[in-house]
Amino acid sequence: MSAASSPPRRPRSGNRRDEAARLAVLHAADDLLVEHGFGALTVEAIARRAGVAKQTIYRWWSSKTDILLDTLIEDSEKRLPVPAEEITAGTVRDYLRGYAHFLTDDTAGAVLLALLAQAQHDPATATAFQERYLEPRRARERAMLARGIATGALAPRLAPEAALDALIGPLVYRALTGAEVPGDLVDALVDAVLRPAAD
Amino acid sequence: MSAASSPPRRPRSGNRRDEAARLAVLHAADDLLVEHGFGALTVEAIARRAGVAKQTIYRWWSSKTDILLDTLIEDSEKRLPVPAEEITAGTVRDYLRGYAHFLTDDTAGAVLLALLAQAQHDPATATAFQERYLEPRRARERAMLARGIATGALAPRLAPEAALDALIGPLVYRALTGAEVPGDLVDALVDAVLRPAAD
Amino acid sequence: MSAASSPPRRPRSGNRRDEAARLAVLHAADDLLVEHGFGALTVEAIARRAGVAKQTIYRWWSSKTDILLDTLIEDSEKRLPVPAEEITAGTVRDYLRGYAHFLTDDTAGAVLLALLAQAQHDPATATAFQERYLEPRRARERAMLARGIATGALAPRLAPEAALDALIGPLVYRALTGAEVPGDLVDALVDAVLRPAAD
Amino acid sequence: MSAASSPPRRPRSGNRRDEAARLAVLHAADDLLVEHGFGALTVEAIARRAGVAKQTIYRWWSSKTDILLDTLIEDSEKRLPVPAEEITAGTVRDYLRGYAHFLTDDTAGAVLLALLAQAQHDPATATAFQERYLEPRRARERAMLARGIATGALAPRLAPEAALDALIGPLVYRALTGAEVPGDLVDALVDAVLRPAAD
DNA sequence: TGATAATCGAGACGGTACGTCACGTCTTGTG
DNA sequence: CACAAGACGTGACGTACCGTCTCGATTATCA
Repeated sequence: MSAASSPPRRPRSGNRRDEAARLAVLHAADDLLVEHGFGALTVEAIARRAGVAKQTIYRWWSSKTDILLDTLIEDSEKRLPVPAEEITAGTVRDYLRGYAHFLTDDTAGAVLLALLAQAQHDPATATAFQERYLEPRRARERAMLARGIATGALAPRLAPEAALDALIGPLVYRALTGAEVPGDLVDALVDAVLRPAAD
Repeated sequence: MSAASSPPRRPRSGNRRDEAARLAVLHAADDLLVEHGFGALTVEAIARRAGVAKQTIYRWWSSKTDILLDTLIEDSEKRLPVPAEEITAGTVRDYLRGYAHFLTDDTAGAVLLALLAQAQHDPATATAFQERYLEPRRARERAMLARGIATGALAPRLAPEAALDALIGPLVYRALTGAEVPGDLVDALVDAVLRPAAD
Repeated sequence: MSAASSPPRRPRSGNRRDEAARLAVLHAADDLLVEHGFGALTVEAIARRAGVAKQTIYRWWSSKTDILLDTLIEDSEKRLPVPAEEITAGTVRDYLRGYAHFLTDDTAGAVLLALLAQAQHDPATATAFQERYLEPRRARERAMLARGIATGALAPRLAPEAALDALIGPLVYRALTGAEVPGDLVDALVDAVLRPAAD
Repeated sequence: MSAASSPPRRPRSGNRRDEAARLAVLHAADDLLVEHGFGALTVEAIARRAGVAKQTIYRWWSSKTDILLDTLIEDSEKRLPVPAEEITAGTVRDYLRGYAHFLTDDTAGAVLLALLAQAQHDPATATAFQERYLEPRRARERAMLARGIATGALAPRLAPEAALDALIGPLVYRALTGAEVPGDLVDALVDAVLRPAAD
């Protein structure tokens, strides 16, 4: 189904998977989404743009959202890593500010919003998006929070899961409604929800 | 339940717009969305289900999301009114609990999420959704908050606009990610964001 | 059905038929055919152009070809009468030259060709065209020929009916295939088919 | 008889054009024209009858008349060849009798009349019909006549082009007006126009 | 002199077909 | 065997006209 989740295949004979074609598809999908919007993101357009046969796409991905999910996972891990050590109020604040920037100014943020949207329309996308993006990231965010609480840097007014929704929900909601997400908002949310120790 | 199914033949009413056809379309769109999801919501399916010609739909609505917007506006005004007088912490809490219920258990909530999603894919939907649903409701919510602050019932930690996003964003985000929205979460958000006086 | 063929209706009361509307429709149909071709000749376009309601057309004509037939009958009786008295080789030759001119250079000729064409596609048009245009004219043409034979002006090589087809058929065929119909051709046909006495 | 109905499933043949689909379309168009007339000849009906996708038709033909033209060309070359050698008065007479039969009793004749009709309504059809059917056939007919004159078998009263119109025009005209085309007529025309030597 | 009855412009309505687009599947031929 | 190429059946798109219908406003005739 998805290339990113599978271990490298070891075919018994014949040609191996063409890495150049794989990258061309991912980039074509990304570019088309950013340049012309989700409406113009068709498998045929991706194939045309990537200079690839349609069948090559269907051989490796189950749908166009499957392609987007691959790009989102690769990009978000590079450009918006969840802080893993030395959690202070500052690192959390920076992560959330990064998230806000990611949502509104990064092409990968557009992919995230498109997938979140498409998940409302298509259960298969919903499941894959949940399992391959949301849940793994949420696990790392939970760990981040727990570490911050353990060190006394954070003292949330809400239970951990609720706290994460209280912090991230408003950012995503504003991005979805086309509003900007100012740094002030992030700071105010952190203060209200996490009651951080001075950092 | 669709209007077209109850009487075998809708009386045609001549020159003026046919109100029965209008209702049949709105109900058909609603029903199809709930029963088979946004993917099955095509103009042709709506027309078929409503017992109406496709052209009759295009005469009055510019797209299927335009139909959904009509149903959302009518339904949300009936089933989720913004409290207008005597604002206490309780009325706000109830409104938000109602919002949570609306999002997860009401067919009109499904319409809201579908429109919010489609707005990510289509600028025209985004504009219409913003102007005809989000902004009018937000204006009334702002007024609600202002009244609560004036009477001393509410003392938000955040500026009004930010406070509304901090309250509603998490509810919508959880609904979008398929999670339930428990009453606890609403209460905790109200406490954290609005610092209500005892009510 | 058709206004031209029915006796004028005598309703006991109410408005009489609007003559201005009748003429507007006939002219609109004629103009549209000549300006934009049969493809653009729709009932809606005629109504629009004539400034008339669609229902007014359907009240008096059964189809758009019925309208064309009315214009053809009125125009062809005025502009291409069948010679009735004093038949010489010259009058026949002139009639056929007139027919050629009618077919290629008169707007009513375009109507004739359009109806002959539409008769191939629609049996109702075929019947009406036959009964209201072709047959009456052919009867008068037969009479013309008979008179010419009686006076010795004409001595056809073919039986009368066949002679008429041999004379008119080539003219119509050339018009249908987009060719011009030169006077020479008419003269040669008359010579070959009718063996006229010197006139 | 339609090709699509004999085997339950046509074998799909991949990258190249599907010959079975091509034939199924040609036969379906022919059948529909003969059985239900030009009015029932819609692209959708052809596709339905041929068991073929509408898009497959549009991929290879520009319109339904383009399909008819293909069938006409194939059929008329098989069933009404223009005599090429040994031209006598008899071969010409037989060709014209064959033409008469083709026009009134052959399904391909119905196609010819439909195309000649449609050419009056649509310039694109007119051009294609002229260039792909009429002109090539006329060229061969001209050659036939020239050969007959050269051998002294024929001594036309009219110039060659005019003679052909004088011979074929009446046949086509009678077919168009729903009349039969008797053999006598053909003989009389040949005698009057071509003044044949005894054959 | 009204009441009656037919006409008229306007246009909504249920339909059918249009020609286009993208879907996902399949087959061919090349490296 | 992967891959470029692309034909195929499927089905929705948004548009144009079809012929029927109902409105409300004019007129003319006749009681």
